[in-house]
Amino acid sequence: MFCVSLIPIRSGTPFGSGQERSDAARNRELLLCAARELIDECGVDGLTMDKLAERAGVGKGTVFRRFGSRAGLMMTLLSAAEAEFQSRFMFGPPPLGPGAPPLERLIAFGAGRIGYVLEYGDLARAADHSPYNRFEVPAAVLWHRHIEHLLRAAGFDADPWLMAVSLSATLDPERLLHAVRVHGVSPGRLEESWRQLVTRVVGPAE
Amino acid sequence: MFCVSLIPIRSGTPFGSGQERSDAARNRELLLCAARELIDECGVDGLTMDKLAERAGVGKGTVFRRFGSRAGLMMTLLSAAEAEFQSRFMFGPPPLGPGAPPLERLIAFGAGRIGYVLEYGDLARAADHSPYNRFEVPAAVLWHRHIEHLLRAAGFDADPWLMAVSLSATLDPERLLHAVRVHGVSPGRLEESWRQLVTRVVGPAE
DNA sequence: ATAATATCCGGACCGTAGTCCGTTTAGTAT
DNA sequence: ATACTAAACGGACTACGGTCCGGATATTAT
Repeated sequence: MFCVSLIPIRSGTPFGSGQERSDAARNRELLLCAARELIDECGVDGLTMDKLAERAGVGKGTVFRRFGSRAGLMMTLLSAAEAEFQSRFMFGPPPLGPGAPPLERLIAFGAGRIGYVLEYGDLARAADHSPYNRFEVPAAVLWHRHIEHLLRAAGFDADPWLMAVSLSATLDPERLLHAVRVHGVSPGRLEESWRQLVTRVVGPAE
Repeated sequence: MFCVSLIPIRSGTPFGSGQERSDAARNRELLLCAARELIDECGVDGLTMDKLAERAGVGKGTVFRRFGSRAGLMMTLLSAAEAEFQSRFMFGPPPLGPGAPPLERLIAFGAGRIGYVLEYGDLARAADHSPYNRFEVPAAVLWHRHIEHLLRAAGFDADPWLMAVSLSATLDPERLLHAVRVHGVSPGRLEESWRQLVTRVVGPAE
């Protein structure tokens, strides 16, 4: 029924064409390593592409050739965590993975996502900052499809696609971080509110 | 019970301190006029602060002194429409204004906001692009409080504040515009999905 | 009219993301 | 080994948002 191309996360090569040249691979590692160092030292927002290039000892052009944009770099840095989260909600044990009732999977998905955002918050936000098409990034498309699928499975028949958009909006990193950091909302409170939301949405027919 | 300072929209003066000097007022008008021209010619995204300054015949510093930032300029350009929308949902006729049952007011609020976003979309998006605190802008705070208030009035007792955050996220200009422009979703479909959402959220206790 | 002062003005300047293109180099075929 | 080519490299360059501060100007008090 759903046949997704598994974990379509960018790994640093602009397009998946043939093998990467050895110097390119070496520079990619240098850059990722330097990026992690810089983030440790200056925070995500303190990482600039110039500093990164200098730290890695490569030209600026090389940085953009490898990652396309700052957002692309951030996505690459997130890819391991992202892949792990994806495999958990697609293939892992219930209630997040298959096997549990759809509503429980939805609730667990929100909780998982909230935890993910709280852990990798700034990175996720920076990765989202792709001026356009931030909703078309493979990971975002996959989450959306997952939510839509669970809505359907739970018997929600009224425009599950659009409702999945709304529910995704609730889990947007920028808003979650804002609630937590500026308003001191606890993770538990976020999870409970999400549970209320999806329970009521899925629950009764009109 | 709710005592909001009515329509706290910025009008172009950095802070509401005493009178504006006459040359400042003149330049503000020149700038707003030039901004509208440029938007007509190049679209919202084509308006740059340099072009604006040149077109208005003032220095760049003046632009930032008047509006603080690009986002601030966009907010000023929106302020008339914003004030009109605010007064409609706060004081206008039902179902948007007071008098109708809370759920109907919520539904009408979403519809109104969707219409607003579709009309002033790019402007609203550009106004939101304030790198941080985009949720603390007076207008956003007012919408949020309004939704929260309607939730409470409709008997929603489980964390109305946070639920209002989620519902606001659904009405985010960036997402709405994306749905409409990239995926061809019709306004009517947006309104119907919003209706479903708030009806179910407000509807039954758990 | 004159002086005093708070406000405003202009545009050079800065940091940053992203582009461009002439040069270098890794891989490959001979 | 040598020549060839596609890929990668580097860093100067552009565009843009935003800041700064010495100089100009409107306003008010005298």
